[in-house]
Amino acid sequence: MLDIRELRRDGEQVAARLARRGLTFDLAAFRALDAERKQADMRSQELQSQRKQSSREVGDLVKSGLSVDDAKARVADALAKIDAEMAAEVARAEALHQQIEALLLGVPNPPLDEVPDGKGEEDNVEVRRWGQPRQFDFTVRDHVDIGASLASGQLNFDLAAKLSGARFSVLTGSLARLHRALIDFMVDLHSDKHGYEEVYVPYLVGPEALRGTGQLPKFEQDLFKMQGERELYLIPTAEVPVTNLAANEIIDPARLPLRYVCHTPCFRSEAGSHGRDTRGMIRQHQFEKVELVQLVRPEDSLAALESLTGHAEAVLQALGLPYRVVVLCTGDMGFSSCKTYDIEVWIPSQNCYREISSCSSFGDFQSRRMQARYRHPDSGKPELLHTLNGSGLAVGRTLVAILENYQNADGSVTVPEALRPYLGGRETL
RNA sequence: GGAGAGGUGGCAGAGUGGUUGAAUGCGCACGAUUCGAAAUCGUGUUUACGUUCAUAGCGUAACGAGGGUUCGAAUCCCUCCCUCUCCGCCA
Repeated sequence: MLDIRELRRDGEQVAARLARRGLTFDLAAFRALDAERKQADMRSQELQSQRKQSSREVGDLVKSGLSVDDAKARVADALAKIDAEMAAEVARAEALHQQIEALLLGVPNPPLDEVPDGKGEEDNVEVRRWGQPRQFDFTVRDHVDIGASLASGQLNFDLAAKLSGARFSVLTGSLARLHRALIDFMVDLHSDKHGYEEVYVPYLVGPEALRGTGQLPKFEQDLFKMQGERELYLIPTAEVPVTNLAANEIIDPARLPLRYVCHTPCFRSEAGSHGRDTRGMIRQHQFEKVELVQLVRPEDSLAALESLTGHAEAVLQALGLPYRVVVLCTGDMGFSSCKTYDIEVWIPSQNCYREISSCSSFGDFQSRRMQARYRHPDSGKPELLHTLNGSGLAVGRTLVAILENYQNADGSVTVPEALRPYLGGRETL
């Protein structure tokens, strides 16, 4: 959420930064609303103050020996005058606060200055590459073909469709095991080598948590919502429950930075992407992800984004998968992010790099929504944290990348060395 | 699922209608004392919003959440959420 004080102080500057995302922020409308709010606030608070005073008077009079009825009679006129105006005025102020909040909740995070301008995917800027895409001396097959014909295990979309319809998958045998191995491998790497604390969280969350990270109120159509008397949603990413661990908390600065690694399934309705990636397990309604989340002091967030991205890259390096890192342009960034690096892994069958991780800094955008704060050592006052997260990595897409990059002419797939301990020493699938 | 008890400040724990944002204790911060420390003494110690140059002052709100009664609610009533104990069931 935008900082309303900054908006008041320097609205032009905020609007200009938002304009880089292709968004027109109606500053005049905001200012008019805020001016009205200010007026309503001051008036309603004044009336409340007067009313409080009258109540005290009754108390004082009763104490000094007057009967309750007589005491009430003394202030009746004053109260009548206040009440004639107060209820409506308080309601007006409340309504204006809600209007302003609703307005602000719908505005995305302004990008950092260093983020490149652009309209969409094509304007993202490559930052670095790692690894050489392998030259194949046979015809490359995609993961769907490989997964359908492997001797030791199967990737089966028909079985999944029977159960749940399109965009689900069933894995059997060595592929199911590889999938599980990837999760363990990633979580171990981040907790043992990169200093993240492993955490297990609910997969169903309430609307408050989703509002905190920015999925609500604007993107409800992307979520799966439960039937039933309680309002619960399946998490679209571990970011939601894990970041919200700090919601409404004032963290002891000695505990910072908080760094969590969390494996969860993720559920996305993929509304609005019906035609995209319909083949294979690139884009599913359900997938596993190992997520990295950091909560840091504001001055540390830029460095934290670099290191977090590096931690995600380390997974690909350990697996020997070629990738590149791009910084997303203003037009391609997520709603809550102020700077995002996408890591894209080489997919041989598509002859291009595809997103396998997205690492973002949110500045204080999420923490303001969820009131995730820490006590500043100098001022002693609670101040907003900065939040970050990144996939480390998307497990299904990692499995796709391994099948395709490590495929052999005979239809088998070589197991990357780093994973062999997790597959009972197995060298090929 | 059945029966009962609760949710108050960093923690413990008072407060069942009146100036109580909240006693007391602990913790914490600063100061005094001390060679230094402990002990002791003193002072201070929730948050949000508004106003403001101001993290000064002032105002408003908040005792799980929301609603109600009342001149006045932490205290009374209703709904919801959560925690604990016992019984049942269960991976």
